[in-house]
Order: sequence, then structure tokens, then C-alpha cells
Amino acid sequence: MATENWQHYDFSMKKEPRQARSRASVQAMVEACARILEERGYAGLTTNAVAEVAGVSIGSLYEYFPGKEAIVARLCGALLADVSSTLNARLELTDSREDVHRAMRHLIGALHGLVRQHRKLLRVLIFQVPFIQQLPSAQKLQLELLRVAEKGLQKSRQHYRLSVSPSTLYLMATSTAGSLLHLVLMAPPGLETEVVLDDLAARMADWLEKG
Amino acid sequence: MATENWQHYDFSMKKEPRQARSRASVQAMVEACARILEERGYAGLTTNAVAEVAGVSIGSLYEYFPGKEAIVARLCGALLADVSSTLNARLELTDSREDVHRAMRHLIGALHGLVRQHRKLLRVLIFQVPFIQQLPSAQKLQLELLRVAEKGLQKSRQHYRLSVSPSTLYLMATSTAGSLLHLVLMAPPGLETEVVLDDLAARMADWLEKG
DNA sequence: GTTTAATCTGAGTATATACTCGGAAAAACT
DNA sequence: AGTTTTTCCGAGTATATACTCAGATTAAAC
Repeated sequence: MATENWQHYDFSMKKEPRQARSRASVQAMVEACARILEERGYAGLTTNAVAEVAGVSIGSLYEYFPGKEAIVARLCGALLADVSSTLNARLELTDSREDVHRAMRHLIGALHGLVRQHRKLLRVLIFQVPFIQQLPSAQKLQLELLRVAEKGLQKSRQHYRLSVSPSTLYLMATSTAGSLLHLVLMAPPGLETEVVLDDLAARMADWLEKG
Repeated sequence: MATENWQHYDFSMKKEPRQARSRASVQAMVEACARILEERGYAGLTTNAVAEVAGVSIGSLYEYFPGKEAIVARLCGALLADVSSTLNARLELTDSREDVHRAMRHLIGALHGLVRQHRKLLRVLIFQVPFIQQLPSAQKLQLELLRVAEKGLQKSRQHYRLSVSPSTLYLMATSTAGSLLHLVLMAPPGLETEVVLDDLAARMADWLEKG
């Protein structure tokens, strides 16, 4: 595209696959997209390459996706669903009698695990894909983080009387997640990150408790 | 380039401009590069566009730069020099009688100012330029951060006996800078970030004091 | 003033990538 | 079986971008 303003770009698919065969094709394209992003970076992601790696023709690709951006969008959607469900599953396990410190360590631990698992792909998505912030799924993720934090707060019985303003909560969640992301994605391999994780959790908890 | 492995790519210039005229041209190209990155993003950065905005011909551009990557590299070099000198100037002002908390607030404040100043450009550089991490200047910056942190520690008289391991110091600096970057670059405008900055500074200081 | 080096020019070439389209093949429907 | 819908195909086209080169222009050197 000549223009680089992704603000109002439509990332949706041309059409949904209806039969099992085409669903498999689309799935293969999305997986090929992930593999290529990991191995060659965003600049190496071409529609032709996706089709080739997925084992389908270029024509089939354009049957469902209007361009490579839409493939990335669908990949991000799937990734977000993973994050969301993992986070919520972790939340279910949170006992309402737990203190905030414990709950935070668990939540941050879960997030950490996810980031580590998709380390390579996340690095490319975050640091190379120009429209990543405009993706509906990325924007949903921010709200989801907020929702999880709020729900977590309410579950910790002895603390749910605390009145933390949404904007403050958002700031904390953003800064904490940002810290964690940068830590895992940018730190040289072999560095022990657990200490920092504990510190992050403690900091979040302190913040919540002291207002 | 077909390959997307920037590990051993040569980002240096073809030749240095010798006369005043050509120095001005190169300068204009670098500034054009910055403007285009801010206005159109990395995908909008083409050699032709740089030449046009800079007011020189495409031929002149290739006289000095082997490709657009080299222009970005030179831009980053200049930016780093700015960061480095600002940080060191701030360090000069640090009184050796100051406590760690105060010193940290100053340093982080200076860093914050820089990031705010180049907010738009930094966002593109960090989130869109695929080879940014491989740039010599980016790698120098990490060492520079470490050096500043170490020097700052030594300057705070009452604390320079503390033995903080280099790897720990690196972790803290990375995580703190990462937090700050994400905060300034990703937070929605209008959000009051000062609170978080103070918290970051306090956290760094506490960490240093308590080992 | 002559020579040499540096700088600039921009039409032109090569290449890579996005995307189309007419039609074949397979599946679903009746 | 016949009909309709869905899926797949891939050579071919359009376009954008990187990069070259032969020669003009300007500045420095002597």
C-alpha cells in the first residue's frame, strides 16, 4: 500500500472458509505466516512465500485474505485468544482468601510463561509489524488486561474494598506488562529473570495496597 | 535485500563527504530520513523518497549510502550521541553527597525528557525498524547505560561500597528503561506519567540499597 | 589557467512483490 | 445424474522500489 496510515484499514477476511478443506487451507496459511515471521521477519513475509510454505497456490490465498496484513491479523487473533484463556484460567485458580502478593505472582508468572513460549514470534510481531497497535485484537488485549486486573482485585477478599481508579490500574498494568515484555524479549539469553519477576509482582501488589 | 538476517550486515557508509556541500547533502538526507520515518513509518521510507524530501537526486544518495539501512544507521548514531551526552551531562551535575534516590530521580527524569522529545521517531525506530537491535549504536547504548549506572553509583558517596554485580545492574537498568520506554511510547496521551516515574526511581534506588 | 578530484544528475534497468482472472476440480445439494 | 456452490490453480500483469552509469557541474590543487 502506498499509504502507511493503518488507522482505518480493514483487516478482516474476504470470506470465511465453509468446508473442511478450505478451513485446513486457511489454517495452513496462518501457520505458514507464523513460521515465516519467526524465520525471516516481517520484511520476509510475502504473500507468495506464505502460499508456498502453506502448500497452496497464491490464488487460493487471495480467495480468503485481501493481503498479508489480514493473515497477520488472524494470527494475532488466535494468539490473543490463547493469552486471554490462559490468563482467565489462572484467575479461576485464584483463591479468594489469597493475599494480593500471591495472586500477582501467579498472574505475572502465567503471563511470563506465555511470553516465553511465543518469544520469537512476539518479538517480530511487536518490533516489526507496523500496524500491530491498530489491530482489533491488540486493542482488545489492553481491555482484557484491565478486566483481569479488576477481577483479580475483587477476588482477593481482604482487599476488594480498595478503590483504585481505572486509569491508575491501567498505568500499572501497562508499565508492568511493558517491563515484563522488554525483559523477556530483549534480555540476553541465560540471564536469570526470576528475581525481576518477583520484584514486579511485589511492586504491583504494594501499589494496590498502598493506593 | 532478499535475506532478512541483519546479523552481519554492514551499515557503514560508502564514503564520507569531504567538502562542505556534500556534508550538507548528507545531513539533509539524514534529516529527510527522520521526517519520513515520523510521517510515513518505516514501510514508507524509500530511497527515492529520501532523495526527494532532501532535495537531492537519487544518484547523490547512492554516492554516500549503500542503501536506506545505512541512512537509518547514521540517524541512530546521531540520536545516540544526543542521549549519551545528555545523560553524561546530567551525571556531571550529580553531587557526590546526594543520596541514591535523588540521583536516580534525576537520571530517570533526564531519560524521560529525551524519550518524550523524540517520542514519535523513537516509536517508529523501536517498533518498526527490523534491524534496530543489530545497529552498532544500539549496542553501544546498552553499554553506555551500564556505564552511566556504574558511574552514578560511585558518585553517591555513602553508597559506593555496595557491591552490585554487573549482571544485576544490567537487569535493573534494562527493566527500568524498558518500563519507561513502554510507558511513554505506548500510554495514551494525556495520562499522568510522573507518578510512575517517581516509582521507577524509588524502585531502582531501593534495589541498589538493599542489594 | 589547467588539471584533477569531488559532487551531482536523473533517465533507465532489473527485480521483487502484490494481486487478477479464466477456468479446472472437488464437494454439496436436489 | 445433473446442478450449483465452493475451492483451487498458477501463468500473467501491473507496479513499486532498489540501484546503475555515463556524463555534466562544481570545487580544490597546482
